[in-house]
Amino acid sequence: MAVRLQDVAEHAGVSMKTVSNVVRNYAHVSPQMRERVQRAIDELGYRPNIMGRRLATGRTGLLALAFADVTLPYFAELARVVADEAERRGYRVLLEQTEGTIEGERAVVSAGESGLVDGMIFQPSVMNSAELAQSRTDIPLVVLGENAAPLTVDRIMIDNVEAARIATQHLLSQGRTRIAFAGHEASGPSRTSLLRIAGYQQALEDAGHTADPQLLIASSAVSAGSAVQAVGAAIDAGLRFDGLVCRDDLAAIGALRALQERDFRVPEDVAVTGWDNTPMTAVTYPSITSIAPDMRALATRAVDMLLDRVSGFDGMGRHELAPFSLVVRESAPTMS
Amino acid sequence: MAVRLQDVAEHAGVSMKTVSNVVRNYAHVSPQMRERVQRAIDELGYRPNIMGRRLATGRTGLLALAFADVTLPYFAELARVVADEAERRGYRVLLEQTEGTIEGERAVVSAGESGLVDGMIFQPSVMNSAELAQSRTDIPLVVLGENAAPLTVDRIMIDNVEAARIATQHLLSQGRTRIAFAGHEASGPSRTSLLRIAGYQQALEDAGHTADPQLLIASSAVSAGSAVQAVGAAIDAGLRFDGLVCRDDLAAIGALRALQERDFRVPEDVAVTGWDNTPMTAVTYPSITSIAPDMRALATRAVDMLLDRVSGFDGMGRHELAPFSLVVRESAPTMS
DNA sequence: ATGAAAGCGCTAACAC
DNA sequence: GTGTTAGCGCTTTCAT
Repeated sequence: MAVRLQDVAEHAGVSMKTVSNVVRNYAHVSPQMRERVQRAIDELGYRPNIMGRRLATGRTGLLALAFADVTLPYFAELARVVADEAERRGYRVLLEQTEGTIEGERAVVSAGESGLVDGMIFQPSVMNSAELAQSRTDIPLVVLGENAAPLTVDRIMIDNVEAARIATQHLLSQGRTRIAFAGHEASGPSRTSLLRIAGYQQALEDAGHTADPQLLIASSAVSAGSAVQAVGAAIDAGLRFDGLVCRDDLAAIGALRALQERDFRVPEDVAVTGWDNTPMTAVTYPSITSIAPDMRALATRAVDMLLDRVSGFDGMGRHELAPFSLVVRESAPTMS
Repeated sequence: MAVRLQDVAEHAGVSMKTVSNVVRNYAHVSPQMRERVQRAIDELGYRPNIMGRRLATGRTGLLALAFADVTLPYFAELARVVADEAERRGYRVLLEQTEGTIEGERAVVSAGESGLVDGMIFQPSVMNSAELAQSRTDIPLVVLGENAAPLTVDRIMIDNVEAARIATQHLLSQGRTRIAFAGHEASGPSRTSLLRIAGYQQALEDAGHTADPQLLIASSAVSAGSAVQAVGAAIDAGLRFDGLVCRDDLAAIGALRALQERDFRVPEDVAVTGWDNTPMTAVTYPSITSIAPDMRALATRAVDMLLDRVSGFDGMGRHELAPFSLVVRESAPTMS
């Protein structure tokens, strides 16, 4: 079988403690002893067994990252940067997908086993904060996004209202006067959608317009395909607009297609904004102006806050905002 | 601290063995005993500690999935379906990203620690099979894709030559006569690209054409952005073609933009095919005809082969092919 | 600076 | 069917 610490100890003629010290780079080991042990390690090809270590220390070096679905570009981006930030702190990431269903989310936060991960970063889609607050009390939790967030738990998000206001204002400042919003869920809009709609409405009202409920184009799901349907159907039903704030990039991509199918020009006839600044927005034609959350800052803080708690921090939940910006591209350019 | 097996045992007035039997659903436990123990478990809120179990059994219930980058849609799709298949077999998935660099790949296959995962599914980008064969001999490995694959290791891929032949033939059958290939790496094409180019060439030759090296449009990286550049530059340099086989969907999306920027109509002027059938291909305008690997089959076999070995199977490396199909969409339709 | 031994939480012989 | 006990591989007091 595998080489154990004890094998190395015997091979080197020292105690397990000494080998352990060398493996973990403990300071107080004499150079010659260190070298002697290191040789034994190399000769035997010894690799410390993580699980044995874990059992002894109580730390696994694993973080769980839970969200709806990695195939949604925003979450892929999130996984990428969280894994990266975790890694530079010596942690690995376990992916947990919830499918965006309450069952999936419950499964994830109510683990039937303990000790696997040291903490969890979770972006809920549907679970409310009351339920979240009662779950997974065994390990630290950091919540991402604007859905559920018990006061007892750390959370980080961007200011959705403000970002939506800025996107909408951008369209207004370019002379658009009839601005629609697309991509929120048809049945029971998520908190995310509600906040973005609120910001959209606020920008309109700030500019002296009144928000028209007719201009809210709901989508059957958070996907580009359903946005194609929804926006297409709205246009076919006679709805007209010269600006379109989309709930997310997928909706924007779908809207682009729906508009182009019907010979509307973007941005000439309709200017469009997306949300998340996913890689695809740079290469569509036209490319898409999009709200860009600072993913690196988001992930950095999320991991840091989590590891704070892993190392014993026990204050109240910290609720923080991550920066964002509006990346202006062809679908809603800044015109001079 | 946390409730342990022993706490439950004491609380229920039975031995640890009995509690363990109940927890693991061991058959030979009397109903009343099971109930009594279960009550104790519920009262104390006991959750088995995975690491303790692991150390005792030698199994972690964890699989590593390693590839370049989850933000590439194909890999996101892969992560999704592998995680899903693993889960239904009682395993969780640890994400490992290599950035597509040799350092990243080495880091992944030469783990400085052991015992974390029971096995690993790895899609190499650059590592050769000789090097791969010498790595990670401690745990079972299944290789995905057409890059490195030691004979001693299980591997699964699709028939790239045949798929490329079919995509190209599709364009030929629609009357296209001057067909280019785009998206392979400019400096040292990957084995993947070479196989796809071989299939492309074969289709051309089968149809009595001669493959023209001029029509190979290399890209500086595997990304949509660099495909925009490469295809755009080729056109600007005077290259003309009426069909375009792209190495992957990202290249196809980039090509679409490059063509549309220059007022070429797709598919009228140029018919385009992609590869991977990633979700985006259904919602671009035009939507993209694409080679669709059977991801479910791929993931199912990969996980099954891996778990075979985890449970002791020790035969030669099995090299298998997963099915694929050509999904015809607007960018290269079938015309009557 | 190094060694001896206890234990992290669980499973699996082996006994009863 | 249930209890006893010896590890799994490592870390960590506590001695020396």
